[in-house]
Amino acid sequence: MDMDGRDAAGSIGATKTSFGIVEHIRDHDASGVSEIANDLGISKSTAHNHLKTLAGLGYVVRQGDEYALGLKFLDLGDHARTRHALYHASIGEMDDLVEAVGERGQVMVEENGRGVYIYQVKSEQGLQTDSHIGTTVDLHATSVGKSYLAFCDEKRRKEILDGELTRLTTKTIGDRDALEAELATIRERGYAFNDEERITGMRAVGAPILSDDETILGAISVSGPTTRMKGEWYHTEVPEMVTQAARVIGIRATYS
Amino acid sequence: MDMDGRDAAGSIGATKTSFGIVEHIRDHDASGVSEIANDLGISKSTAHNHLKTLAGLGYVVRQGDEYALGLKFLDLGDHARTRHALYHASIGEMDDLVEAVGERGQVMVEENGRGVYIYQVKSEQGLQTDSHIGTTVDLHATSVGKSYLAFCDEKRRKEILDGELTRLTTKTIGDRDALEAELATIRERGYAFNDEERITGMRAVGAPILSDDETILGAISVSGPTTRMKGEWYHTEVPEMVTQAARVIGIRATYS
DNA sequence: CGTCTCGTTCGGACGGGCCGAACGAGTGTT
DNA sequence: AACACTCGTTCGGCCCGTCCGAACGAGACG
Repeated sequence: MDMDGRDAAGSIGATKTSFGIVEHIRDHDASGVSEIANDLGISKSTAHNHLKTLAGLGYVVRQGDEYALGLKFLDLGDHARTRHALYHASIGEMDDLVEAVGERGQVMVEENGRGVYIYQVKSEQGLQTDSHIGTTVDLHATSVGKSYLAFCDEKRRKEILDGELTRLTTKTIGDRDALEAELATIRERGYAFNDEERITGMRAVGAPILSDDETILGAISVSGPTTRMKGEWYHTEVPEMVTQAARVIGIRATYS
Repeated sequence: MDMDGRDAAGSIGATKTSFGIVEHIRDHDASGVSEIANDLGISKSTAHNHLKTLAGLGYVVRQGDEYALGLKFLDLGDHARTRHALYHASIGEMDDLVEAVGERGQVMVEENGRGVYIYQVKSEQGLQTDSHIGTTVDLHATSVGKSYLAFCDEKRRKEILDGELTRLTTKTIGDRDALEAELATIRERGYAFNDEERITGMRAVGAPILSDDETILGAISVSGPTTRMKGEWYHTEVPEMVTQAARVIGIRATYS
């Protein structure tokens, strides 16, 4: 519980400002100089200089009097996820899984104690999605996250869970002991459920991706509304398909 | 010392350094402090401070004694391309096109005088690809780029073409007048060919995406080896499919 | 024509980022 | 076991780069 001691010595303020500007633009789709200066509490001239620099580097682009994110980030993002063997390994297999189940599917890896979706496959039923590539989610409130936690080494799990278990819905597991019990169950049977623990009305089935039965690479899941995800289908058939896909992906990730 | 001359006034050096480091990591998959300091001509301590800052922000992650790109860039990249209506409009349609043609397909937009692939669909024949999401290409040496140049407004075309027309293969159109003539042809018939002008052995067929017959949003293409892309198929049938898809995408991009 | 607000430029001041040297930890060699 | 080399990290100090506020020019609106 260190209180934000990240203002450590030797920290580059200008870099923080630049990325603050970038994130502001991301959250607003496009921003102008004054707006950024106000929101970030910096002077207009400073904001201007940063934007000019970022534009020169190609990371932001001007559109009239506003700035938007440049596509150079697309390249960086692609490299970031290409590092993960899990990404390549899951592409074809996830598409098949989603087709078989008929619900949305996603691939997650962990970074800084949170889950990040690195691949997502939409299903036929074009459900408006709140999550997209690059979205980060709480590990304890998702089937992918719980799958990950159940199978990562204990040390890492402690580190991650020592944070707060935010309650996102009434069904979110906010109690540490209850979560550990749930993880034990998941570890035993090999897959995880998510019953409206992150979004009311949504269920999911997830499974971990293990490389050579030692290290965990991430997790996959399929998710859909409670109206369709129910009964034997939800409790037995889907888990079977998900774990099967996870096994294949794990093998493909190991040998590539 | 370093008289780049490119040092515009009011430019933030620390930001340039930070992104220089990020790009170094991108190009090497992962880098250490000393390696970065050497390659960028900065001191170890400076490199260290930048990396510490970037890690604190979540844009790079430590793996042992090296740093790799963080998945936060994935989120930024996704936002950058989500801005383009062309992205959403082309997703389903491009998949259908690729399936029909049986060759790789890509969607391009222009940024800073270069073409950037914002979407790519692989074909059955898993041809190892040099290009990926976020790749930038010369506009004059690709079917997408030529389609774009042929249909963008004249002012913008002049600006872009006043640069050098780099010859990438023996067939690249390196002469300005020859290129203008080619663009006139493309403008007339509505689609573009690329006959080994960027990569020897590769051909492509591209077409522009116009929103409401006024502004150009980008271009699409399908590409494959000369062994398969030939004859009537290449010269007539594929262009028909590509232009048809382009028309549909243009309409979908306009009304969304 | 006045009065907003926008982005841009300028000069000055202060603090922050830069470097080089020294430290500590890890690795492989003799 | 001790060496020599590497790595990443820390520390101190100098100087430049970065920040701010004020002023300027360009549009938009009434």
